[in-house]
Parts: sequence; C-alpha cells; structure tokens
Amino acid sequence: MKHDRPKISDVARLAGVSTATVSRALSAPERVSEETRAAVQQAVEATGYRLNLAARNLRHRRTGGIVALVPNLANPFFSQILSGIASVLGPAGYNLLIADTRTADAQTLLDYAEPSRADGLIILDGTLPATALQGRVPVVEACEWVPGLPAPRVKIDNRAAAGLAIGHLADLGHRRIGHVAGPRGNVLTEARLSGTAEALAARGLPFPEEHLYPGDFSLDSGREAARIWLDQPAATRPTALFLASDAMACGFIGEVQRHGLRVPGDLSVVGFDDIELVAHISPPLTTIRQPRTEIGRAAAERMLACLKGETREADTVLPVELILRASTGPAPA
Amino acid sequence: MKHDRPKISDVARLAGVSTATVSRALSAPERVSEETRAAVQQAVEATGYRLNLAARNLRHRRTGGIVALVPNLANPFFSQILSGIASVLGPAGYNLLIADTRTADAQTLLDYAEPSRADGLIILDGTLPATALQGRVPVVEACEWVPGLPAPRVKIDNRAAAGLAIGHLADLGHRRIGHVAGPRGNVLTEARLSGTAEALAARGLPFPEEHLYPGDFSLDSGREAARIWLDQPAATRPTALFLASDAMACGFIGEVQRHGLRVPGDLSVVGFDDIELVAHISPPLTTIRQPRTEIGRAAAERMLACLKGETREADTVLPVELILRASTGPAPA
DNA sequence: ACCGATTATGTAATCGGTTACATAAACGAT
DNA sequence: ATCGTTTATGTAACCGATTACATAATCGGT
Repeated sequence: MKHDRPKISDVARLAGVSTATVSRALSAPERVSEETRAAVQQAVEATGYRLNLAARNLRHRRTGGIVALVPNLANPFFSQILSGIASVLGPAGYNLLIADTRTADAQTLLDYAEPSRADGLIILDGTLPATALQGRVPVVEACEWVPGLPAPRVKIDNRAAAGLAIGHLADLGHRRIGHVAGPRGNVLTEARLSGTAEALAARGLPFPEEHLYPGDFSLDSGREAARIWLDQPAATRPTALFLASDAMACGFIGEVQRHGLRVPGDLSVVGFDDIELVAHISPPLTTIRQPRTEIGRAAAERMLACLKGETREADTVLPVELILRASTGPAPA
Repeated sequence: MKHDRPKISDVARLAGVSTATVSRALSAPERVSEETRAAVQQAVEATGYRLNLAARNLRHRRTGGIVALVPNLANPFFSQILSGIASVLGPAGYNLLIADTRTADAQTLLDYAEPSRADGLIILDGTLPATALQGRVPVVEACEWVPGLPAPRVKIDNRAAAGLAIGHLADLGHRRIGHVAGPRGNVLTEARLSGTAEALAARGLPFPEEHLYPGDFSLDSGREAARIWLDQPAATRPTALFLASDAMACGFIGEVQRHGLRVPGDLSVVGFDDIELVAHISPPLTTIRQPRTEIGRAAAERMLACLKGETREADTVLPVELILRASTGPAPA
C-alpha cells in the first residue's frame, strides 16, 4: 500500500527513466521519444502521480495566483466584477485569491503584494495606501483607483455617466435636480459629483448646497438622504434625484414610498450600477448600467498582458449606458 | 545595488550566523539568544528580507490556502457567505481562493482538491461529483451539500424553515398556499419542498400539483412562475405563495404588480434568504432569514478545526428566522 | 569509414526555506 | 573536579519539482 503521495522519482523508477525525463515527458512531450512518453504515461497512471505545485512554483519563481483586493466582499456589486475576473483567470491557468480590505489588517494586505504569494494584484479599492503597493508585483486597478499609483486602470467614464443621468432628467422637464453622493474622498464620488455639477451648469440649472445629499453607497444612507429630502419644503426641494448607487436609490425610494409619495409621480429617481434586482422592484429603476462582468474581464486581461511583459500605459475605459425604466417621469406641473 | 530579492542566506551572512539560526530567530524567537535575535533582526531590516512563502510551503507540505467552490460568484447570496469565510480565514493566516464551478471545467476543479494547491476545500455547490473530491484534502460543505460525500456540513434546517413560512401563511387564514421550488435535484429544493408539503399536510391543507411551480432560484424563473399563476383561475389558484428564494419572490411580485394586482391585498408572498435589498422593495418582503455571514464563519471555523485534526462528525445547524414585513396579509374574504 | 549535427536521456545543481541531528558551551549538583 | 543537563548554534539533508550541461546514440553526407 502506498500511503504517501507518489513523487516524480517514483514515476521515474517505475518507468525506468530519470526524473528529468519524466518532467520533460509531462511538460514538453515533444522533447521525448514516442516510447518513453508512453512508458511515463503508464507509470503516471499506475502510481496516480499528481504534480506538486508548490515545488514547481518554487522553481519557476511564480505562484500561479492573482490577488483581488476588494473593499467589501459582501457587496453584490463587487462580486459580479470578481465573477468576470474569475472567468478570465481560470482558463488562463491562474487562480484567484480574494482578500477583503476591511477585515484584513495592513500587514496582511502588504503580504499579498509579495511576489512569493501572488503574481499580480487587482485592486478594487481606491483607499489603499499607494506607497505600500509600489514596486512589488504588477498591479491593475479596476473601478476605483488609488490616486498617485501608476498602474493600468480599467474604469468607466463616471463624469459622462453623470451627464447621461442629468440630461435625461432635464429632458423630462425637471428644473430642480438633486444628487446623493457616495462617501467623501472616494474617487468615484468625486467624478460623479463633478460630472453632475458640470451637466447641470451646462444646462443653466441650479445646484444649491441643499440639493446635494451625503451618502456612502449603502442602502441605509439612501434612506437617510430620503429623510432629509422629506423634511425639506416641497416647493423648493428637487423633483428629481440622481443617486450614485442603486443601493442608495432603493433605500431612498423605499423611504419616500413609506411616506405615501409616489415614484415617479411625485419624484423621479435615477440610480447607478444597474444591479440585477432593480429591474424588478416597483417601480423598476431607471439607472446607469456599468458593465461589471466586462470590467472584471478587462481587468483580468490587462493583468495577463502585464504578466506577459506587455506594458500599455493607457487606461481602459468601458462604456456606460442609461437604462430607461419606470422610476423617472415628467416633472410635476 | 541589490537587484535580486535577498534570501535567508544573505541575512545569515550579514548577521554572522547560519541560515538555521536565522530561520529560528524568525519563526521561533524564544529558541535563540537575545543578542542573536537582535543581530538577525537588524540584518533583516538592512537587507529588506522577506520570507519566500513558496519555499516554506514546500517544506511544510502545506499551502496556506483554502479553496471555496461557488456555483455562481455573481450571486450576492454567495458573496455574503464568502465574506463570512474570509473574515475567519484571514486572521487565522489562511488565504482564500475562489473558483466558480460554472466557469471552470472539471479538470480544473479536480486540481483544486490537490493538497499541493490548497489545504482544504469549502464546497458551496451540491451538484459536484462526490467521487472526484474524495480523499484528497479536508472538505467542509456549507449551505448545499453533495449527497454521499462524508464531510462536516454547515447548514440550516430547511424543512423547519418551510414550516415557519407555511405556518405564518396558514395563521393568516390562507387555505390555498402554493410553493415555487428551486431547481430539480438540488438538495435545498427537496428539503424546502418536502418541508412545505409536510407543514401543509399537518394543517390539513391541500397541496395539489398545480400549486407547485417550477423555478431555479433566479429572478426570471420567479417571473415565469408568476405568469403561470396569473393564467390560473382566480377562484382556485393560491392566495399565498412561499418561494424558495428572495430573487424569485422579487421576480414574482414584480410581474403580478405589472398586471395590476396588489401584494398583499390580492396575494401574500413569503421569500427565502432575506437578502439585503428585499427589506426596501415595495412591499418589503416577508421572508426567511438565513444567517449568511454566520454560515460562512461557521464553515471556515469548521475547516480550521479539521486542519487541526479535530474530527467532529455532527453537522452544524444554524437557526433561521421568519422576518415579518409587509408582503403578507390576511387571506382575501 | 569518418565527422559534424541532431536527438534522447541522464547527472546534478537549483529554487529558498526548515529541521533532525550533532556539537559545543554553560550550568548545577554531588 | 566530574558528570549529566540544558541552551545555543551549526551542518547538511530535505521538501519536489525544473533545467543547464554533459553524454551517448543516431543519422546524413562525403
């Protein structure tokens, strides 16, 4: 009985060749003779031999793994991006490690940037310290990005996306349009906020301070924003809102409906992300679609290119789309 | 200039000791003298030495990684479980590899069960082939499970959960209660379905074939079930439905609302999972809460216990809870 | 029949740590 | 002063593959 796992030398002995030949037979079959190949093949099957990856990786000075650093694994938005990443990395022979940047401490995250732990890093969190990630393994940033970190980025045009949303609401006749922003300091928040401000200005529409509501992308913060809005005088508060995330839009809509107001009769709402569920809530949400799976795919492909030594500087910018549903309507008379 | 990464022998030379001493100074400080420890520490800092994990793992015959096999990474339900897993594994010094069982082919999945790739396997997909996963690395099953695979399981009492849902609807006076099931063959589907049938029988309520609607947990399948329900004669179709997932419940409700019917006025609905969004849709969904983060945590802890050699046979069964919201009401008169 | 080129295979170093075992020094007890 | 014990450190084998280099065999050409 063989209690231990067979190693390459066991196969070699059984096949009557050297370990070097076995190694070649397995990883470069064209370099050994027909008969040897068959003998090795047979010995592999007889012993049930399976390659030890740790050994190969040590020799090759690579790990075969890519780490994704996610701000919040529980957030469906990110999981869909991860899904895109996984769909590219898997077939390419890499495996995907995932670390939640909230639950892991700084030292652990630093360790992930070690070449002996991962061959590359895909960053989905713009709040990480740039310096700590410098000069270790190749880095690709997706969605969010760390200002000052020179790495290929895969993103969407957040500014233009805000323009789409505001344009749509303005076209419906809304004159008082508000915005619920993401967390302060987040690069996406800033891009969407300034895009909103620009688009409103370009149309000569006002954007007073009290029409900008704080948020943090979460459902609860959307509900909180709704409470503020509900407390404002109906005559001056916005008749339409553009929110920086679908989650916030859901919270917002839920809260105003609870107070007996109707969407879009009393208030039009545009979200951001187009997460799956919002097509099925009532009313179905008008929103900006981010191609999440595609973002993940593109980031993974970018990473693979880096690992092959290709260095393309330019960012990958993926298109967004305004999805028209039933949460927006003409401004009340 | 040091182009190469420093290795342990570089540190040893600089500190004037052997590599063995350096190794001990770093991983078992109490086994070296005070002075040596300081000298090594200094040499480590001077060289910028960082441990090569591949080398250590080869020697230790472990990988430091746990693989989670997920049926669908894009599904928020699973991402929250993963989040729970990550929160336990990270602090314990393990990293989390994730593979999507849909995008990966069979051979790749088999590779994940290799001891040289991962120290353990957490399975969230009950449709995997049991035999392929046997006898390689420790396995823990969470949520779903593979019939016939002898491994510790972390799950909820699906049968009892169905009883809670049916009991609630029956208490509201509903006499015709239907069920939208998950995909055929899924262990969860079967447990929830038989729990439903039992609970109905226990109350003397009928459960004719046409009150059982096929589904596959997805939003679309919920909408499809709604279409079937809408086509049935109002006098005999169910006045209340228990659906095996929240996603299906959303699809179902969205569709019946689109046809002008009211929830819960015309129809009461109970979902399953309590995903975050359903508290904010309209009407807020009455549902069975699964403690997802907790399931992930428990599975990870179970895995750590396995790796320490503890073998506890019994399954971990976590409690579910009926969350009362506004999608259920008294049966129409 | 001889020689350079090609092909197939073996030998042994290497990747970068860990650790069993050996050795030497220091210590306490008789 | 002697001996057993403990403590600190070094030597070298080992984890399990890959691969540069060496060697032997085969082949085609003259």
